[in-house]
Amino acid sequence: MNEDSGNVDEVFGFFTEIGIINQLSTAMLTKSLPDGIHPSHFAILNHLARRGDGKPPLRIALAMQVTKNTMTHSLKVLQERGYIDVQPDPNDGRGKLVYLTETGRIFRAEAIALVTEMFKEVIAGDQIALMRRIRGDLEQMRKHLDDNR
Amino acid sequence: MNEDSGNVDEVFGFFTEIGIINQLSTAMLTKSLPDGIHPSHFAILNHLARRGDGKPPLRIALAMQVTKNTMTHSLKVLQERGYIDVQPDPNDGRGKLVYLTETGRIFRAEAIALVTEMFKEVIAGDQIALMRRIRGDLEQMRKHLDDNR
DNA sequence: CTTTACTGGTTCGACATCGTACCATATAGT
DNA sequence: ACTATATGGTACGATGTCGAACCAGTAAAG
Repeated sequence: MNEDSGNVDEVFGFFTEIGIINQLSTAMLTKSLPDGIHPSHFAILNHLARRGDGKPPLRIALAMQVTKNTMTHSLKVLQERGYIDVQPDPNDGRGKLVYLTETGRIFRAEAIALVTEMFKEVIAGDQIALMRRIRGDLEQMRKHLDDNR
Repeated sequence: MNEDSGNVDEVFGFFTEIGIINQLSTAMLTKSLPDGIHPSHFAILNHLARRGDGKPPLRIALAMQVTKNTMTHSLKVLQERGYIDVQPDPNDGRGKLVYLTETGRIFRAEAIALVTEMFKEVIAGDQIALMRRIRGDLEQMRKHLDDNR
């Protein structure tokens, strides 16, 4: 065991821990979301509601850190449910623009209410404090990984 | 915006950050692993090598935080590649026991060498320090979520 | 202009994962 | 002993995601 292998264990353990937290939180979210909607689809609705809609699919894909193939699929699902409306981009014959429908906004609001309820049962003051404590470091790590991929 | 919604944003943002880090690190791992093996399958080999083999699939599934269906599938893949050997449990007619083959051990060692190489290009001293800094908090969060699911 | 390179989206095939249902064996209750 | 319940594993179908190939429209080069 040299220094490198020690670091490898440390790095590995770190990302494993991250992976488990992600898995557990995603599972919680999946259970609390209504109507069998997937967390990643919910994330798209959230993104459009918070950062503004009328965006092309590719930009949403970049923001959500998924490929454009995946975005095509996800948007199709959201469209079938009537939560979004996809229009051709008048300024670019290739492009499309994604808009939230009223149904989508209402659904999102209801979903957030349910998720909030669920969080209150599991996340207490201690956890909030912990999140605040390490939030900055997490962002730094995310940026570093994003810049070096 | 009341206190709750503020917390929800905080909690949401935290888990989003975790999710992105997980996604980026998994993508890095996927690229550096040889022969198209999936990170989750690599994790199984690692688990068997480090925590000892001769375990039933269900226990591995619990350790890996996946369902037993998924484990059945993953083990089949690893078996087809000749990395593991699955035997019936002599003490339980229903059970099976999973063993690492020599091929599997060799493959794991080579994979770790490649992964180490990749990590050295991206993870520097700053990141190691960051990991050490927040590791304890991450474990605490993981335990909390695990206990309350 | 015409040709070439690029870019936004879709299609297709592959795969990991999950939920539900199911089978076979063990264990517990009576 | 017999029945009921629990447990380890598998089979099936559905879904989210990805990579590669592709098409259509735009932009750049000559």
